[in-house]
Amino acid sequence: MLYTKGMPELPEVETIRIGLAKFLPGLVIADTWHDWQKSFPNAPADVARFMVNAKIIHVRRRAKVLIIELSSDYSLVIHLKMTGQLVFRGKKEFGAGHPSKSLVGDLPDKSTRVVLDFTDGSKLFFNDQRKFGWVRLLPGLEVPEIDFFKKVGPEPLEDDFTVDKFIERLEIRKNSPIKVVLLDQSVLAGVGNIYADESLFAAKIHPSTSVKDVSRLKLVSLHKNLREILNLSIKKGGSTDRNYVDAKGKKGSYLSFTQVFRKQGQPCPRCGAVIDKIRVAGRGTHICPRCQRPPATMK
DNA sequence: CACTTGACCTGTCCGC
DNA sequence: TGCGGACAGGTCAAGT
Repeated sequence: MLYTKGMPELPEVETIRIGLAKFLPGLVIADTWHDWQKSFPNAPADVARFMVNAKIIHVRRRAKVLIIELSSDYSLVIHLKMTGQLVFRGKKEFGAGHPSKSLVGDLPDKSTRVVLDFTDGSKLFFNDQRKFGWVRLLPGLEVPEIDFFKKVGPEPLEDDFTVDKFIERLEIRKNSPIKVVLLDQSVLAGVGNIYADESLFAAKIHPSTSVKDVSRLKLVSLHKNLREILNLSIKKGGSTDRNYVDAKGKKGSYLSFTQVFRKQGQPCPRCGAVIDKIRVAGRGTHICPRCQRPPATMK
């Protein structure tokens, strides 16, 4: 395969949700299969009772998590983590030599962990090379009660996510480096490494700066840029760094729009300085050393 | 409580 | 060509 790894963040998960929402509602689950218990830990008896013969009602997203609501009042909750993919194939897309434009080849393949078979012959494949992701069947009423949802922060693209709300959330961890805070899902939902680096570059903030040391003007810029970047990426179908694909197995194009992410060694599009790759809180971090000046407390 | 490290996994890439 | 190790990076758990 030419593609390798991926990292679904809010725009990628939202792109998958949009795709699945076109295909899944109305389909009835006929059978399920999995090859890795941790990818789908539910007891077979519950699967038989609440999943088989259930109809898909709706596909939702919260943070980086997908929620597929079933007619049984149970939901499938899915976290793709780093390398998870959800690829839908209609019945006609299985024949040998089918001219699929999908980046993913014949399915199932060696990274397929879970398969849902629908009564019309279509299938949904959950692929996950690294086995970090998972699918869980839960009573719909219990979904908001899982630990992750109880503590996850607000959605940054909601209309009511104002500058003041953004700053209020960031100040929960005002002494921490701002990149660490952006990545903290309990502060706000859905931001991962790509969009943290891109939005901090756009707002000209060094990722190691403590929240309390970033001017209000720059936080206003960060709020605006983060939302614009997330929206643009959704419009472009997400970022395919390595193995992210949408519900039809196609790549997103946003990565060709990134300014600094994976651009180390190349000139900054704004000032021409050479983009650097550093580590912040143990994560690969891309900056323009001229546009994003380090805080005074650093050398 | 805040912060860091390790665990979960597989595959790629780089240097020797 | 093979082999060890770093790296990829979302989240939770455990340790400091």
